[in-house]
Amino acid sequence: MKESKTTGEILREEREKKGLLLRQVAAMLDIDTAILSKIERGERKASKEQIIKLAEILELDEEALIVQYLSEKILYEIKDEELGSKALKAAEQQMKYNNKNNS
Amino acid sequence: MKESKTTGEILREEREKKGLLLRQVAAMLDIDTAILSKIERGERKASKEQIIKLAEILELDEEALIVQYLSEKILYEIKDEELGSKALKAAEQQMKYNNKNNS
DNA sequence: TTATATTTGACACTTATTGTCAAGATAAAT
DNA sequence: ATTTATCTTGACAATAAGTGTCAAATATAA
Repeated sequence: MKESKTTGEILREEREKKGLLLRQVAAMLDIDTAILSKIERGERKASKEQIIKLAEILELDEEALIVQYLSEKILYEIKDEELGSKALKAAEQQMKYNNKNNS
Repeated sequence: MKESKTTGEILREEREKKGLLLRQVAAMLDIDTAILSKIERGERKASKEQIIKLAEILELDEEALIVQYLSEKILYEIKDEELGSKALKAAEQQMKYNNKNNS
């Protein structure tokens, strides 16, 4: 079974691997400890700026983390939708089409 | 060249085909004419409830319209993102994975 | 226990969303 | 060309969602 981690889980794991405290990382992000705690547990979403800073602080691949973050954002958007899967496919098709015909 | 219409364009076309006025359709949706005008021109987004009502009023295929609407919502979310395409693919993978392992 | 770290929830502030309203622009019809 | 109906625009209001602080409660470690 392939593993699948949330952004929050990744962030927490890496922070702990580096022996950093919530307090310390939160300070670097210039936010309260409480928010980072919530981000790591998936109770709140990080902003893109925070994700970029976190990639740097935790020495994670920035592109991969952003993709993970955006993917989660997209899935959140359609989480209660029966037609979510179809909508995703339609969005991909649409995106391909737009790229082909970008003025 | 394949055609590609926005939700708004579809709604306007069908409304005009039926010879309905903005005023009339807006009344059925219980909103001001101004909002429907903006929805049709893509200046504002409709709510899901409005989309469902519009499918009924304009006798459009509800599922198709919802898929179109959600797809647009997803694309809006990543419209300024370089990694949007990768994020979409990641979201699809993630969704497949979740479906396989839904408890 | 005492100290340190994390979590929780109440609250405040800011930004987005969703709507109304009235005035302005467009188009059609005399 | 003036009237009449439709549609568009922008200013504003109300509400909802997002983003943060703070302090008290809980958990973890010494």
